[in-house]
Amino acid sequence: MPRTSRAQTTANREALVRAASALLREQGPAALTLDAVASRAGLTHGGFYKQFASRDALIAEAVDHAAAERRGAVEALQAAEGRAAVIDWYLSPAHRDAPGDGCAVAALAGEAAHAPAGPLGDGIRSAIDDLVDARQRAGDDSDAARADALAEVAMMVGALELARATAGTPISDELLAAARARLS
Amino acid sequence: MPRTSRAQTTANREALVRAASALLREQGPAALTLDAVASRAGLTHGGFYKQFASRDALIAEAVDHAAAERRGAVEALQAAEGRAAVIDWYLSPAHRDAPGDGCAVAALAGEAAHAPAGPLGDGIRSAIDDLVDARQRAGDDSDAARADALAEVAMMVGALELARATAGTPISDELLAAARARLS
DNA sequence: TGTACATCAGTGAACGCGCGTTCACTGATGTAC
DNA sequence: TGTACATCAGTGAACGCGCGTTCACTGATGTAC
Repeated sequence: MPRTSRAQTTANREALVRAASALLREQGPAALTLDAVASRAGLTHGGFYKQFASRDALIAEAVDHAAAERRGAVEALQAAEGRAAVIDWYLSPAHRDAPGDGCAVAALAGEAAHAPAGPLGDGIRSAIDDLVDARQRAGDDSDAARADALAEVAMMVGALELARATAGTPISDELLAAARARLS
Repeated sequence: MPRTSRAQTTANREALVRAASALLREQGPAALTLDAVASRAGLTHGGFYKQFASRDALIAEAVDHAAAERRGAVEALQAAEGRAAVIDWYLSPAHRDAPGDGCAVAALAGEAAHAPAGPLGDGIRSAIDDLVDARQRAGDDSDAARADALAEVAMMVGALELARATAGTPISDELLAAARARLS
């Protein structure tokens, strides 16, 4: 049923980016086929190239979308409930179990490391910078404060990722709890 | 030039496992094609199914091989030079830049989390258990000692993985150094 | 405000390539005597 | 110890499927008047 209105066209494009962004974080880039993304967005795959230059272009945009959206949500949470609330959310079973709208770094750093020149690379590297900046206490840009932020981010990302790899076994909750105890 | 001697057959099988084990850690499972593995082992892909039931079977075996080999090397290092030397090695630029014979967990936890039922899952989960056990101080099995080990492993794995995702940019060395400072 | 026409987002089928898997064949190894 | 034969690991080609990409077509939207 072509042709779609301009508003619908824009909405469809956004739906594709959102679907790709969730699919990437939930199941990784290998699961991101054009069929899977399009049907998750309620479309067929045929019209894809009217909107994106390539699958890689969609992936790059989806990573940036994920990072920006998550960053906004974290800033809102921190403004409302403080720094400790961010840690509690980050290292919660709920975040572990809902990667689709969670931290893009924890979900995709592994794949990014294996294909640094691929479509994930730039987005994840810049999301890592943002994560570290966000954890660095405002107004203190000493070397010690930066080192604190770097170590904190490493533990947050590592604990969440290991908790996901072991989800369903007892060590998964233990990892989250141990990291939470160190960082709260 | 068939047929090969029994000794050669065994050597070829081991060469396939070693090639797969390095390739997996260096470039991830997506890069592990049968052609790539076979040619890295000096063979062609055609004879593959005389040795392994499937590509997945090779991958599962390669993960276990990687974990066992690395575990042995770490135990030797710890026995010879102590616990701090293990941290120094784990968080070194050398380890970051040589994933092929490095820690299987840091290299593969991301992909394992995205396909828990896939061929990486069991091997990585058991390697995570081993890592935590290895970091827990001998003779102290208190809850606090276990929590220390869990948090330590989370930071080690997270810092190494993020350092790999950002390799070539300044933050990569910073991440390793910050984590080393916290754990040494 | 209507009417006629051009545009173009989306459809569904088709194309091509890569890769896991299979297969007929080879010839040195291993075994039986 | 030597000889004849059977075995089977490895080769290279072929098969099939999945998936990224392309394409002819459609028909409601948007535009020109």
